[in-house]
Amino acid sequence: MITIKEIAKQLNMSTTTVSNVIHGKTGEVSDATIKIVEDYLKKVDYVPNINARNLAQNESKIIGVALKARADKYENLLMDPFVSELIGGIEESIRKAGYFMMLYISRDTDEIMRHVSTWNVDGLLLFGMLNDDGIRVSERYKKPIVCIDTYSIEGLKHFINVGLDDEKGTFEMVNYMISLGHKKIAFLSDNLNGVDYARFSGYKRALSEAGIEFQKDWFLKINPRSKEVQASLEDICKKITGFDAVMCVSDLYAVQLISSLNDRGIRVPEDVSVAGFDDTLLGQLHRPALTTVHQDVKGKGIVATETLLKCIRGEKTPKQIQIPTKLVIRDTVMDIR
Amino acid sequence: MITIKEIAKQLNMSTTTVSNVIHGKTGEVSDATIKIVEDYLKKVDYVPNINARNLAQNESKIIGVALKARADKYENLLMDPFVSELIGGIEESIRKAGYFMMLYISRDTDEIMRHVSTWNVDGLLLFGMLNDDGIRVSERYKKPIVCIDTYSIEGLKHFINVGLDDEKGTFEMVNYMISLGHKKIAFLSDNLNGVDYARFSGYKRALSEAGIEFQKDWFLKINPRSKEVQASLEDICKKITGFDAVMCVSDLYAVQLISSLNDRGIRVPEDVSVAGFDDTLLGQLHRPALTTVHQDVKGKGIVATETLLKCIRGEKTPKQIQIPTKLVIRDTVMDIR
DNA sequence: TTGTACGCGTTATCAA
DNA sequence: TTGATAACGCGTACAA
Repeated sequence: MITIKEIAKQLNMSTTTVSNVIHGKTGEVSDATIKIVEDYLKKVDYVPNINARNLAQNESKIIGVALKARADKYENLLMDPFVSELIGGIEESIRKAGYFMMLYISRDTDEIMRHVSTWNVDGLLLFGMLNDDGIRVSERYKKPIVCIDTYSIEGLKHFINVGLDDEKGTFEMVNYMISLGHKKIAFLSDNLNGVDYARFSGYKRALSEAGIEFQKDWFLKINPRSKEVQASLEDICKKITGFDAVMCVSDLYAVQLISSLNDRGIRVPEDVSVAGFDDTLLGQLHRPALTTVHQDVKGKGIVATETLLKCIRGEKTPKQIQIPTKLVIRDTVMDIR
Repeated sequence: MITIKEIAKQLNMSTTTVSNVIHGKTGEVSDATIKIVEDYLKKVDYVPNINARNLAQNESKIIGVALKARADKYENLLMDPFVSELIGGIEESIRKAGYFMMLYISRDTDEIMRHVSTWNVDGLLLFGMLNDDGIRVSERYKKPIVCIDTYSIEGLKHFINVGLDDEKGTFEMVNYMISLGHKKIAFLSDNLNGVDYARFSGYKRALSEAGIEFQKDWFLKINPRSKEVQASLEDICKKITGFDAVMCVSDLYAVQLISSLNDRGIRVPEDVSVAGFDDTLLGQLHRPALTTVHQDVKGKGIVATETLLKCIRGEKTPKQIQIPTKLVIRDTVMDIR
């Protein structure tokens, strides 16, 4: 790799001049030398060393994308269609803005922060944080952070968050189910924190406003670990009889559930109705097509990135951004009135 | 961010000593000072500046992951379940090896190479290259490269490639179809280069060995562009009558096809059989479950990364690595004998 | 056992 | 209009 210094030597001029030409600070340089330098740069195919540039300028043009993984979702995080669509949006907008993307997955907030400071990233996109994680982060780290889908009582004050009105999303869907005559409606999720809790709340509110009393065992817990998911689906399938419908916290779980039910001869939506959340490729291609709560996942990634870039540029941005949600009525919730 | 220099000043010692302690070159330092330094490092939460380190050592600990996109597959590359599973495997093994992953998507080989040299990455993982691309790359770039799923007549000499026996995979599947009585078998793909060509060849060989003559219009071309995919599926569905079965080049296309057929009242496998390739989550969750050619996609990413790391360490590796392929018989190919 | 000094490639300041 | 040189933070050869 050729360096500025070397070029300067070959051309019998100073590194300053070469550097100036490279950066188009052309007011300071004579036309003749500009041409000479530019031609030479092309000829030797000069590529700057970003490490040196970063060191000198104390910026990196890197956006760190950190996915905080829970133990039970670690192994296959990127396989989740929601996550990969999100990353797709993020990658695209980072690249288009002339930045670079460094992807990092970890269970450990401290590890993430060390990574971020060691590379001196210009900004951080954070996905998968829960409550207290956030607080620890904000204390140590001065560069802009934008969270995606983070609920955090304390964090609200510290962070910019790009999210959804998750509560409303499930509220509307469960309302819709109720309007079609469903009463005993289960909620399927792998936990009840953060986003899942918000969706759970919407589900419960819809029930209570319809005068249906939520029972403790209406919460169906799935275990996402690849080795245990089948067993936990088996359990759930056994419990399914007697439910009119299941509100799933994600399309992925909805489709997994429907497949398992099918395999046991339980038909969706004839025997039980199922709804998802996210409107992911998985549900779109499934037949019967999945009734679900739509969100623009890719767009969410793009908005998050663009908000972060604004912060980096020092522009003002709103603290809380909510992407709209929309019911997508397809074929897995049946009218049983 | 605190620097070694600063620490040395605070502690009244030289930067060398601090640096030595950091790197565990403890033979040279007295136990007393080791302790002092270590305690202080922890206290101030020292994080090295990787840019400076890279500059001094001329290495980066970065593995560049470059996805070469075709124009028509650009927008949603990461949404393809195959790609995201692959990236999942790559990310995991890069992280576990203590390296960092820089993801880069581009249509332009030169752009990829510029990116790679500007960041001085220690090695490059390349996916989606076709024929002539490869040659241009190898000339400019001296660091190790491992390709994934690349077929290239010239490239074979230059590169390490991790791939599949694609030809055999479709050959076996089409053979299986024929053994169940299928004769008029179509092949669905978006192009006929590289991997797709190899799979196409296997398909044709199975036909010819069974004495079935391939007709030109048995090749069904799908357009993956999100705006045009529906229209192209519509076309394909019209042509489907008369075919016994369709061999699809990927699970994604197989599932898309089946959904479209369903929507038009054509049942799979009763009216037409369909097989996929990859054994991706999409086909596993689909009902009827997809008959497909299995490959360990995540494992492929891991093998590719590990091979690259070997190269970086200067170890010998085989030039061509082939992951095994396996028929997965599920429910979308029917016995019509 | 510890310290000094230099090089890595770039940018920026200031002088010529 | 151009050039010398310091600075960025780290690692290391070599000196003490």
